[in-house]
Amino acid sequence: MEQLFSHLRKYHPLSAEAQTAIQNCFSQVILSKNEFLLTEGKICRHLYFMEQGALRGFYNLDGKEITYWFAFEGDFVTSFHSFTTQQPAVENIQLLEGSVLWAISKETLMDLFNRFHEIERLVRIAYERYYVRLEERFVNAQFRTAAERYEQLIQQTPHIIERIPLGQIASYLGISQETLSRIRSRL
Amino acid sequence: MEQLFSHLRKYHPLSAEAQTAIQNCFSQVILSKNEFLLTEGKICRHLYFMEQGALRGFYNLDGKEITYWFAFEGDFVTSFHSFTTQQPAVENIQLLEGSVLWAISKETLMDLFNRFHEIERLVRIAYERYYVRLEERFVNAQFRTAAERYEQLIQQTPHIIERIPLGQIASYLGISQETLSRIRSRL
DNA sequence: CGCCGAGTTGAACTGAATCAAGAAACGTGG
DNA sequence: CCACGTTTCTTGATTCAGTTCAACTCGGCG
Repeated sequence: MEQLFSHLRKYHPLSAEAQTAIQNCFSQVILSKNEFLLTEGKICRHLYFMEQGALRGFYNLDGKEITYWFAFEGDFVTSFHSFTTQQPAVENIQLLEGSVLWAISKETLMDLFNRFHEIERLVRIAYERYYVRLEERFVNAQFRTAAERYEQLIQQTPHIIERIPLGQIASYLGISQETLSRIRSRL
Repeated sequence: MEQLFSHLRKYHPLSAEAQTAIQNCFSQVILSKNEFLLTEGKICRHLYFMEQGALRGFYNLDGKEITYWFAFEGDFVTSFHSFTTQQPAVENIQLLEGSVLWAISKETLMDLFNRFHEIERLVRIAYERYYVRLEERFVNAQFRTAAERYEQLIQQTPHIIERIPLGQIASYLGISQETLSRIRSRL
């Protein structure tokens, strides 16, 4: 649990009372490789925090699995669209390694927001960071070549390359596995 | 000013006190076509709300202007990256029509957050909506063809097609103007 | 009238996808 | 500890969507 707090503090400091409340509201979830945290069509009712492990979000397009994000230690995890709107998810979230997560339901989180302005602030700040990251990924997807995106991946998130199979990395970069293999052989 | 409130209420209801505070903290800005709200290298110190008009965010890549978003009536406007981190902006924000905006500085907004939990909540909710939109755009950019993206643009944001020159729409969709022209002639 | 920006059209080119085959690595049970 | 199937990765040949460069059309407007 201390891991969770040390990550949360990176966004915004928390009072002892807020920490106690968080402690009482998150519950631990342990899952093994290949299990699903969420499947498409279901409503995502929880926000998770990853203490240990790895997972991916993907959806099906023309019979192919499109992996479009990964999460590792220290990341928040949820289907953002489904969690915030409470509409059915279009994507799946699947464990890539045996993992330890902390879960909180939407209602409990809203309750925490009502009781602690500072917790809602922390989440507001977290949103800002995640938004900026997504914006950067969007710009890369739309305006950079496959090779440029791969090189940026190596520099910014090398752990992805070490822990994730090539096919899923290719999908994440929006290119075919064959193309990624060729890009790699050229370096 | 009532326009501003009616848009803000779509995110979250506001008490009379909060509304009064907002009224005192936003100031009107009137700009004409082609003027700049922000240029690259500058730190974006304000959040804007567009009451009337249109503008675009773009940045320079290899000597070309890449337009990557538009704003119209009812939109929040800022360089998200620069405003939240207070780092120099990499993009420019330019008026496409004569426009009426409301501006608030970062410090004043933070002060409002401290005084009114409900205003920070409103912004938290606004972030959620903008995040979901960006996520959708990202998925389109990475995994859909040019024609698919254009068709989606027609359906979801037809006002863009009506008010924006073709070259900028093409840029927004991540394709060349020639390709967009051809796609269009096929419909 | 002639210029100018905005949009169109054509031809050649290219980055990346697809299809197909094979090689390497991996893990599981006998 | 080896054999087998499965998954992961590589390589080659072909195809295709979209780019680039270039020329041309069209509608305003000074």
